Amino acid sequence: MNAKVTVLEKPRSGGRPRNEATRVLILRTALDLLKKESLQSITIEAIAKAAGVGKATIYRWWTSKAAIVIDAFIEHHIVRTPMRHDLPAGEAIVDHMQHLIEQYAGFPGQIVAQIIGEAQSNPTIIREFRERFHYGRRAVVREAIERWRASGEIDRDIDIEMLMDVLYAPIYLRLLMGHAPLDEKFAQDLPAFVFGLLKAPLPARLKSKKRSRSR
Amino acid sequence: MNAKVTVLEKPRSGGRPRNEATRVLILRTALDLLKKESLQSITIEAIAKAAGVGKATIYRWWTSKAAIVIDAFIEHHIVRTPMRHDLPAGEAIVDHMQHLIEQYAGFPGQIVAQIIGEAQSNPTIIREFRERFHYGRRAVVREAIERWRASGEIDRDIDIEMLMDVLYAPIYLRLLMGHAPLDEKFAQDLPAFVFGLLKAPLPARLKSKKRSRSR
Amino acid sequence: MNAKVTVLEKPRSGGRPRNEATRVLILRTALDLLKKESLQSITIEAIAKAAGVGKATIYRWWTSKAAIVIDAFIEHHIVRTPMRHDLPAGEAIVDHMQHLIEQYAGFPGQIVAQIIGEAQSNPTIIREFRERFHYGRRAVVREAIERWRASGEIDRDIDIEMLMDVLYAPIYLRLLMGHAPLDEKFAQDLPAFVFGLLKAPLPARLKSKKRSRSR
Amino acid sequence: MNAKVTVLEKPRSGGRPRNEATRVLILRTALDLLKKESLQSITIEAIAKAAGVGKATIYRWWTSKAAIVIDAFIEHHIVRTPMRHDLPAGEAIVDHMQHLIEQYAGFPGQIVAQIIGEAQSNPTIIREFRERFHYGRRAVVREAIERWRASGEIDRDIDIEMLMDVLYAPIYLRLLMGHAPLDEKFAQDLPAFVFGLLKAPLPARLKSKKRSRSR
DNA sequence: CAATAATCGAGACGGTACGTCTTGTCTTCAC
DNA sequence: GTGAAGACAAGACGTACCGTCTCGATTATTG
Repeated sequence: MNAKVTVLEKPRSGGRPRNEATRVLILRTALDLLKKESLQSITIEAIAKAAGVGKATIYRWWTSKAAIVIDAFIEHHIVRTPMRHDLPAGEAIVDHMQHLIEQYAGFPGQIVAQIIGEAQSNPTIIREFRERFHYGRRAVVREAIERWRASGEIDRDIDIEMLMDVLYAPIYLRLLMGHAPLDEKFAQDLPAFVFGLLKAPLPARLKSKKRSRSR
Repeated sequence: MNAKVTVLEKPRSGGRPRNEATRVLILRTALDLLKKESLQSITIEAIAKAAGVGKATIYRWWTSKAAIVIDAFIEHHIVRTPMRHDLPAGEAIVDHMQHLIEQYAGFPGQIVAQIIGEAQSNPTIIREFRERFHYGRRAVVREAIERWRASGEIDRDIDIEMLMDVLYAPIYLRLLMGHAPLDEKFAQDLPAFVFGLLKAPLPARLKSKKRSRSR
Repeated sequence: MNAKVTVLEKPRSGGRPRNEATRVLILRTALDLLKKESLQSITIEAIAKAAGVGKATIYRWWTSKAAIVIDAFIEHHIVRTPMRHDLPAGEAIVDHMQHLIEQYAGFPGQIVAQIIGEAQSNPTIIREFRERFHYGRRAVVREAIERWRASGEIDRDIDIEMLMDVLYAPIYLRLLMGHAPLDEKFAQDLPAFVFGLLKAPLPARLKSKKRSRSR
Repeated sequence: MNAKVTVLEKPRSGGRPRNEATRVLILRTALDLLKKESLQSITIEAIAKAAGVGKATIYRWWTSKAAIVIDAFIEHHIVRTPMRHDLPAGEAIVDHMQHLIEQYAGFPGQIVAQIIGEAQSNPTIIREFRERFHYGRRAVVREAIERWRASGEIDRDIDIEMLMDVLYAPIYLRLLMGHAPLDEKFAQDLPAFVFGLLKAPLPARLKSKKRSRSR
């Protein structure tokens, strides 16, 4: 998104160096404001005021408020959904999906929704978000699915990209459309449903509950 | 979305009646502007000016520009994706998905993306959009899936809501995230993939091409 | 001010006749509103609403809110400052001035000030006000001064118009500039001052108090 | 009128300093517009546009368009009616009155009338106008009258404030009521009339013409 | 006594301006 | 040379009125 230097770099020459504390302060302030209102309703002026920072300081380093939020989101590692390598692939994926749903039910989901929303009117933002967040997550999931496929629990010929979308897109749809909650039940039912279709062995955590049959 | 009267009604008593032509003109103008720029960058002032209408006339009948666009979207029946009742359920669903993907690749997709984007900062909008558009479509799809299930081509115990999300959510994810195109190939691969998982008989239109195996 | 028919007239042919009660109601409502706020801040819409009358009804009969107020002002005979013919001219004039000051210290003064204020941006209004109010009052005063002159109490060669301005203009200046109050003391001092300059005999009501010497 | 800083001041700390050129430009533009239309019909938007200035810049420094005009009026020293100290008091006063009448017959009179008119609906404005303009002029005249009184040409016991009103109020009445012109004849007759009443020696410039006897 | 004609309340309409807010740039001073 | 403060041009916000208009309903006079 940024020709501008978003992350800290060494200053190429003399002069007062960029104040790291200021940078972090702005990121934190942006997230704080996002807890109370939508990204669209937040203004750069408000961020500057709340952070006790000049507007120019923000404009010097970021191109838009969405860019700030993306930085803050990534920097503060807000979505904590590791893909576990110590578990069998199938179990790791279920674990990952469940953590993601739980995360997206809260503030990180709010942030992701706001960014995607804002991005619909700004190609630069959506591109930045894809490159700095979404592609990374896909890579992690892709690797897990490949491991899973190698284990023989699922069909060797499976279309990985399609499977990824089938597994994760419903989470994003609920996040953005809000037609149904990102709750505990969903965290059980969604993996169970897809694993069932795949004829893959159900991890223990999914067996405990009976498979739901209807909405 | 609207306590306000969005559709034309008979005035209960005195007063100059609402001008239907004006209403339609505003809807059309809003869509025209949306062809050129994002919903966020469109201003109500611009709509009023382009339509040759007073701003008050717009504010009298709509609460936001998103509300106008939802009205316009629904009124002009821009998404023309009928669920065919003359086809076997499985075929009807594939037909429907393919038309939807084709539509969403174009202007209607642009509109839907803009509405969902704007809606992330306005709960009223997302609710209105769900109630006036999304729930209706789900109902149509739900009915088709029930017909399909009754035909015995798919498992009687299938979770219909989950199946719906698995079938359609990937379309919305591509629309909103833009990580991959809503193209001809996707229109083949997505139904083929899910039908494959379901062990459901592939409609003729999907057999012609070989099932893709990887991205 | 009005090509329009301001006072009730007989309709030249058929048709529903003008409603006299409505006319009076509008005038009264306008004055009521003027008690609370300035003429400039009053809107025709507010008058219509407060009177329970359609806007068109007002526009049919008056060209501006100032026109309404002038009508109301004249109609309700709000300034009650008769020139007494049963008194000697000098006394009648003092009586008249004192009543005028007393009146202008209250609501009628408020109205006159508002009309003159509004009139500064509307030549039609000031003309109408002159013709329907100010010239009439001048004529009455002029006649009294002529009577006074005939009595021999003042110089036969006196410039009547100038004397009129010298007597009355200070009242209007205080009304409009507000640099000093239109109070009891002023009602004594002003006539006493001018009568002193004229070497005219002081009426009894002015003798009671000693002539003030300075402010 | 202004809690706001109307005249240029040094900023107490950081921040871009106020642009003096912009301030002057706004004042000039306001007067320019006033040459063509009434103060009431002028809009702040029009001033901003004509001056090529943002509306916020105007609102930052002035509270109303009347406040701008008062500033402009005072700043540009538009009414040039000095009280001459090199002349005998009586002559200086006549000189002053005649210049004032001449001025008020033109654009400065137009401005003063507009301000007083607008002020009738805005107590803040009339107060500001009194304090920043009217009281100053009264002080100058008062001093001259005191000098005159000291010279022995007029009665030692004269009420100065009353005399001031008697001398000047007729000018304001003509300005605001427009019942008679502020012309050359008036500039002769008004001082001649009052000087006559005062039995004060007529300055040479008034002797040249015969005293008018009636209108 | 129906037809005609004007009035009335209500309120939609195209406009315009309001005063506020935000944007992104800029210009100063303090460090 | 960074950074806080804040002025600045631009222009959209949502509201309020403007003066006009279009309704249905009403109320006289005229044919």
